[in-house]
Amino acid sequence: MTTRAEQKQQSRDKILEAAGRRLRVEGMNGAGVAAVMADAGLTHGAFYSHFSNKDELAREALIHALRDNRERWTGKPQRESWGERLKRLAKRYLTPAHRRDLKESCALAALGSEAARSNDEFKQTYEQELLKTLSIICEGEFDQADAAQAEEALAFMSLIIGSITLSRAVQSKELSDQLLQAGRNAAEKLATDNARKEA
Amino acid sequence: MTTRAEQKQQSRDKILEAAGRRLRVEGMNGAGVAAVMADAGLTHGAFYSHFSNKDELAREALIHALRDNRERWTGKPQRESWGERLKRLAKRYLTPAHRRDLKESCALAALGSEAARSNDEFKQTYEQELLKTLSIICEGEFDQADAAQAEEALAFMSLIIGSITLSRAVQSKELSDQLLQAGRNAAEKLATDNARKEA
DNA sequence: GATATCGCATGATAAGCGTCATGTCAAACT
DNA sequence: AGTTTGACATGACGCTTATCATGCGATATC
Repeated sequence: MTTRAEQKQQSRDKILEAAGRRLRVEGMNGAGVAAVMADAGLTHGAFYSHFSNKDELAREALIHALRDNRERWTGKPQRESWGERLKRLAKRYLTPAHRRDLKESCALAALGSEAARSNDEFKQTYEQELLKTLSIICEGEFDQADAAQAEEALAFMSLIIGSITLSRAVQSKELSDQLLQAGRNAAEKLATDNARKEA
Repeated sequence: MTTRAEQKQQSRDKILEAAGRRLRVEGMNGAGVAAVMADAGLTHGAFYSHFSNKDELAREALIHALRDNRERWTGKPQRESWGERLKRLAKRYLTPAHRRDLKESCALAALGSEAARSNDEFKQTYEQELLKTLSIICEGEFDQADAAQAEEALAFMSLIIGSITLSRAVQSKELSDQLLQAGRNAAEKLATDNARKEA
């Protein structure tokens, strides 16, 4: 037997999942209340007993989407140098499958330029989620990473997010593939101290 | 005396400029017909004697916006190595002023993740404009650039577009500044053959 | 077992959108 | 000079949107 609170939580999860998909596939404007609720198997009227407005939904959906699949891009930490790590992460991230599967893609990339125009609350959430990812990349706290490593991690994120975004934005398969490969090959060049992460 | 054709061309230019600003500042959905026409000092009804629909406007506005300010980011070619060039370009592109001034910013960055979800016609235009920029970076035809240089130029574009996009998408000024700096410092690392572009 | 609670559906509202039909007036053509 | 053209304004259309008011029915509470 499911209690009422459990029912509500399940509904909320369904809404967040649907919103996450819509956000990534169709962008901030595609994640309309009616469409998301329909995807979740509910009607639009029920929305406001879960979220106070559409903006709040977008923030929560961003968090939810990244919690769900951040590990897919980071994988388990390996015994590897810093440069090897960046190379491994780029190879995982910059794939044709990731380029294609928007609905399960990295939300940071899928929403980049729209986040850049969003309100402060959304940017706050975006930043927070970006920092979580950086912490994992730096294997611990991003804040505590040394300055050089932190800067390289930021450049790495910029590179892979830019690469996958451009690879989706162009028309020809050839150029798109080249963009992915260029990102993969460039990643390890960003690491100056190749010996830091030996473990 | 201005002939009727000149009048129309002027109106068209005003519309394209207004659309370019709206596109970059508010995204594809912000460039609504009514808003753009009002910015151009016209009413919405006149729109359809200039463009057949909103999609066509978006494509034309993208071209117009980049023709207007591509040179601002590329500058005049210098006597410099390939690595020096990438460093110089990144320094020009990744500035607080560029981050702030969305309405005169690089449209390729401002529309990245939305272009990734656009229809084929828009992607075609986006690709074509990206290739024009790459040609300038490679000082001539991008197609004719050797494979290594072409790949590095693609990674470079991914890096700087990713950097400026992320720097706009985060909330804190500190992190935003770090993202710009990380991009600037990473750019020259992408050039493997530092001697190619000596002239 | 009666009552209160609340998640959800139905329906309405007001604002926004893209698009088109019609009218108008000045410029272009014959 | 008379006629045609076409850029633009006005206004309307059908559709979508976010948000809220109301009502129902099952669950929780006493």
